[in-house]
Amino acid sequence: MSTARYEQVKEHVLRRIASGALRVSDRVPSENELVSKLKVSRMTANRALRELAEEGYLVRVAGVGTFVAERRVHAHPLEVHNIADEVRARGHEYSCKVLKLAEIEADETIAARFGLAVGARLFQSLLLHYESSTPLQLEDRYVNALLVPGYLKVDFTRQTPHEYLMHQAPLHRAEHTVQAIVPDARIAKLLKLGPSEASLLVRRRTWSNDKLATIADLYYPGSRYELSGTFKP
Amino acid sequence: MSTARYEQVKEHVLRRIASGALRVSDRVPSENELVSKLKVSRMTANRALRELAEEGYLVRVAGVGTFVAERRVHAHPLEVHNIADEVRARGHEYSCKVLKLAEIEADETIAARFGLAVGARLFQSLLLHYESSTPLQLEDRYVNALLVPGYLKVDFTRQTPHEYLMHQAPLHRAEHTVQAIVPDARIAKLLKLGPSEASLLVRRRTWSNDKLATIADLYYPGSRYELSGTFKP
DNA sequence: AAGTGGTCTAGACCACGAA
DNA sequence: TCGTGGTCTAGACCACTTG
Repeated sequence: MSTARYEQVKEHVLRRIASGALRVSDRVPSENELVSKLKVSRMTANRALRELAEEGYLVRVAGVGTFVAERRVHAHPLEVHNIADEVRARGHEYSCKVLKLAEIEADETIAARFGLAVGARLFQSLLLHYESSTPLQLEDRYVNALLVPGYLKVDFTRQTPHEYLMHQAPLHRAEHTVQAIVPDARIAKLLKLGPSEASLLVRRRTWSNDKLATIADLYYPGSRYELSGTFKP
Repeated sequence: MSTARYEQVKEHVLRRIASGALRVSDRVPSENELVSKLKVSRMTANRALRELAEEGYLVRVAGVGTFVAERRVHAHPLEVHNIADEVRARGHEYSCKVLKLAEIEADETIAARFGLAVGARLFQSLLLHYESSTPLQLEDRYVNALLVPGYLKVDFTRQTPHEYLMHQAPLHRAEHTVQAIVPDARIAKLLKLGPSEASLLVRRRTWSNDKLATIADLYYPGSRYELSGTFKP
């Protein structure tokens, strides 16, 4: 089984952009040119260019041509970022306090979210991430002990879970939900929230090799954090 | 100019889901069945079903069939969707109440967000979108009167702003921020929120032809709405 | 064996924009 | 007028699942 032809065409165009052969606003080979150069049918060339345009890499104008799109300005808010990099990119000091780091057995709730049996071995970490001495994110994370056996030995004041996990179990898929909640007293205290301040809760599940590697509940102070992003159709 | 055939097929399937004729996990007509019933080619049926699957409405399994997807999670937070389609795809009834629809002059705040002069002509709509008689989204929208002159004449109980604007000023770029807030009393009442319930605020700015066409503040009940997204590296 | 989705082709017609 | 993207068709081959 080989890759689909339209995927090969997509990769061909992306490589030409990556190599610098095609730059922003350059004209990309037309469908007919791809037909003769790459020996594919026009429907195949069309699907390749259409999907690249949907994904934001190209801009197509009927009657004119296809062009390399401008680079997407901002990162997608639901991409998996390293919070330490984010903070430092804003020119602030990053630090982290480890509130909990332990092996646990999955109770019913966690087992259901993980799709594992009750009593399965898990590691849990509860970390508070600071931006220049202000709490920015409370991270409550559960990790599949079988996939990431060394998790308990990590010094999370020196290395974020993101950095460690990217090495141990590179993610293949991530799923997020975003909710607004009024946090309970414990969370409000940790995040130094005012009495009637909301919190943004991002629940993330991350898969590695089709196995659920980690679940993270990320709490942000509603007043001090915004997810943002740009979308091009 | 008529709508593309594959779009008609997509709408046909979405309508059958909306009407309840197709429920979650039901089998959707196969490509070959659509070919004979709707008199389209298989490539056209394929594109329709493939795109609906990409958009999360359907799940396809090679060798087995196409099925209505579970939709407990909601739209991708940073894509611009039609809320009526979303609600109907979940098999619920969509309705909309128009709370305000008027021409206004930009005050300082709005003028700054729009990048226009104070006193510029704008249209404002305040709409409450319902999912089966439960408020799902409060939409406070400002529209550039020069770009969309007919906005005040639209019957938003029959057509969402999304549907109308996609025709009048197709979006080229959208920018979002997502926040958690504790809403004021007016918003809480409209969304039928409990006393200590948070709200998700999505602020969206949409450009058409490099001109800022519309600004929308979208309020969701924190307890009844989740934004979700899947990320593949 | 029959049906499904996944893909690919060669050819076609259209509206549009540029020369 | 010519090239472009946008769409559509009829038919084909494949791998896979299910009865």
